[in-house]
Amino acid sequence: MEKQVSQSVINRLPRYYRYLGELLSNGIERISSKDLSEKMNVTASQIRQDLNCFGGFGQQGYGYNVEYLYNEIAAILGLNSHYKAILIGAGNMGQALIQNTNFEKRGFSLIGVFDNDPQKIGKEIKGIKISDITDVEQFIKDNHPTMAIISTPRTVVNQIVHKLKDCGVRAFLNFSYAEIANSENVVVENIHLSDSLMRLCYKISAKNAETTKKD
Amino acid sequence: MEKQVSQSVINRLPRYYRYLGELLSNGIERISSKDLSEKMNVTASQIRQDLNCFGGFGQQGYGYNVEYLYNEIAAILGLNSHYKAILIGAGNMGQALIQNTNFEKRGFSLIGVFDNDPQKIGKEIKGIKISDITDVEQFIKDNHPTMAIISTPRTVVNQIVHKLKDCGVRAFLNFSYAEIANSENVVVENIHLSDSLMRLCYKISAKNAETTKKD
DNA sequence: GCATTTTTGTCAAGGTTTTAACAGGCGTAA
DNA sequence: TTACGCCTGTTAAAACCTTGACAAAAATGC
Repeated sequence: MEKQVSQSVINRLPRYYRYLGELLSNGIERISSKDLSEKMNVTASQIRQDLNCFGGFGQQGYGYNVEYLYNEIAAILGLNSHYKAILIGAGNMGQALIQNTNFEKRGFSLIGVFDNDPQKIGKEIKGIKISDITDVEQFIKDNHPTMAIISTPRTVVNQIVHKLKDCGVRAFLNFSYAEIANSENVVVENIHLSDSLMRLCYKISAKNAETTKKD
Repeated sequence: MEKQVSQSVINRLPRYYRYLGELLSNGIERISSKDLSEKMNVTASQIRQDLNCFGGFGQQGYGYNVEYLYNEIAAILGLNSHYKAILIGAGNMGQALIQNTNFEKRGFSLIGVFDNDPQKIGKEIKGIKISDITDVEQFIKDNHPTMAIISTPRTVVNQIVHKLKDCGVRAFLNFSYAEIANSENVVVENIHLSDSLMRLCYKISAKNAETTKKD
């Protein structure tokens, strides 16, 4: 009998993890839920509740050991895995991801990059040669990547994703304008920059309305 | 007396908006909450509830007029604004944002780009010359941008954000590893690629655990 | 070594979000 | 022009998430 862990909890863990990493590199050994909650802008109760979904990592009167908690969260998130990943579309977005996210420390290793632009094919990203997209099926059959990063124009997304699913790719990180749906046997994380812009726009507009309004 | 609209609702609107845009360019004139909900993977009830936070845009027996609804959501999100934006850090991430998001159709116009790399200063992004970061304060005093896109190494984020706040920048889109907190008078949208990777990693690991488990 | 303080894990209350249900308006077709 | 079915807006119930409160465990200080 497993208690189901809610998505909200999972969404918060990476933030905790990032902050714990900073504490760790600053040589801080322990932290209480109260101190952590202030930095994270949530309640102490929430921190304790979140962590307790996975077990009691703290100690009364002491708090949490930073290094231990850091490692435990890594284990919960599965960051010690090395899922093989391929990048489809060698544009700015994909390169930013590969180069600025501690990609290898987040559970993934890049094993292939594909594009259809002859100008790009043959060049390298992080030591990986960019291959022709037409070779992707054979590559998958030979190397079995778990995850694909989709960063292509939206017009070709569906076709490519369909092909990759058929070859056995089981996870997608999607930067394209098109939406990839979670479906049977496949997990998806969509990153829609466009949506973020719209949300920010709303926040600005809402704030303006608020400060303009007199009552 | 204003009814408070929840963040969850705002988070969903951009997705609806994107999809309505596709319908529109496919020449589809009307859609029911039921059809829309199936495409969006939510319940029809939720669609109706969400839209009703802002007014009754539909009609019994007919559904919603695609073009009308599309424009109404744009108005709600404030996409008809032209908030002036500057980009701090002319790396891959910033360029991807500017070039792949219909930036101008999302309520923003880019008026300046800044970097500290002499190799980049003087070059152009989308017709905007990259300026030296040391000139940013004067630029803000002269041009009053509302929003700044932060895409710099994390070590300099706090210092830059502090400076920009002082000059009157009121909104931040943050791509850096560091977290920028929402605070009095300032709105922030954080995009942490690293967190997305971790969430995806969790989903893969959780799915593996599930299919491995026998009971 | 004892008393006091700190701080967790947990329970239950409170709050918010999502879903279901349905009355009543509107389009459609005969 | 009327009858039927579609589909919204709205209300209420259910599910879910967050917060507050507290007993008990560990650390700290005297």
